[in-house]
Amino acid sequence: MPKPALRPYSRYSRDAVALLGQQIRRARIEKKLTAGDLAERAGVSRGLVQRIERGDPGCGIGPVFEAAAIVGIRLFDSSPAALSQMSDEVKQALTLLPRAVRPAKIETDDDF
Amino acid sequence: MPKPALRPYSRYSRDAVALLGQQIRRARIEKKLTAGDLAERAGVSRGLVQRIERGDPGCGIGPVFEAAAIVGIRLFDSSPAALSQMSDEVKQALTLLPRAVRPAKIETDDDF
DNA sequence: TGAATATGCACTGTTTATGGACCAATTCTT
DNA sequence: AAGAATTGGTCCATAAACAGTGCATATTCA
Repeated sequence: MPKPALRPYSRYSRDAVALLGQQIRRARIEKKLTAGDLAERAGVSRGLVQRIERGDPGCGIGPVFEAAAIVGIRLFDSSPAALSQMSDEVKQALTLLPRAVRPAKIETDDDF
Repeated sequence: MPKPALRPYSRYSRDAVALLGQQIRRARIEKKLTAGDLAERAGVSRGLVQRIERGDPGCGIGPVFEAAAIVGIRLFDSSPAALSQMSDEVKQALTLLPRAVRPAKIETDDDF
C-alpha cells in the first residue's frame, strides 16, 4: 500500500519540527538572506524553503538539516568536530549492544 | 523540472542525519524494542525505520523526529516544556525582525 | 507614494518516498 | 546446534515530495 494520506504526529515531534523551521527562518532573516538565496545555497527550490520554515513534517530531513547548517544552526548544539566525536561514541556503543532485539514480551515499561 | 536525482549534501548535515539515526537505533535497542515495534508505535513501516536508522537524508523529518521522540531522544536537548518556551521565544523574535529581506547582496559567507 | 523586490500560494509534471509482502541471512535464546 | 525471531534487502503499486512556473500580495526603500 502507498504512503498514508495523513500521518498522526505527536505534539512533541510536531513542535520540534516547527521550532526548527522557525529558527531557520529567524537565522536566515538575521543574516539578511532571501528565501531564494537560501534555496539556491541549499540546492533546493524556494518553495521547499517555505515549507521547511513553515515546519512541514513531510520535508526531507536532508534538505532541512542542510538549510539549518547554512544559516548557522548547530544541530545537537555541536560543532562539526563534536558531531564527529559523538558519532564515534554512538558507533562504539552500538558495537557493544546486541544487534537483534529479542522477545522482551512482557511489558517493556522500564523506567524503574 | 522534477526532483533532482541526487542532492549534494554538506558533510555536516550528512553527519547530523547519520548521527540522529544511530542515536535512535541505540536508544531503541537499549529499550529492547524491535524495529517492527518502533515502526508500529511511530505509525510507519519497518522499512522506513531501517532507512531512518541508516541515516537516509530522504526520509521525512516528521517520521524521523517521531521515532526519536518515541525512544526518548530529546531534540534540541529540551523537554517538551522547554521546547514550547523556545518556540515562543523564536516566534517573538520573528515579530521583531523584518518580514522581507532586502538586497544585502554582498557575501554573507559564514563558515559552519 | 511609487518602484522594485520578496513572499505566499496554487497548479502541473516528474521523480521519489513509503507501505506491504516476501525471502535470505543474521542473531539471540535454549 | 537448533529453532524462532529479527534484521536486511528486493520488488511492486501508489500517494507524496519536489522543481518550476506564474501571479497576487506584501514589504522595503528611495
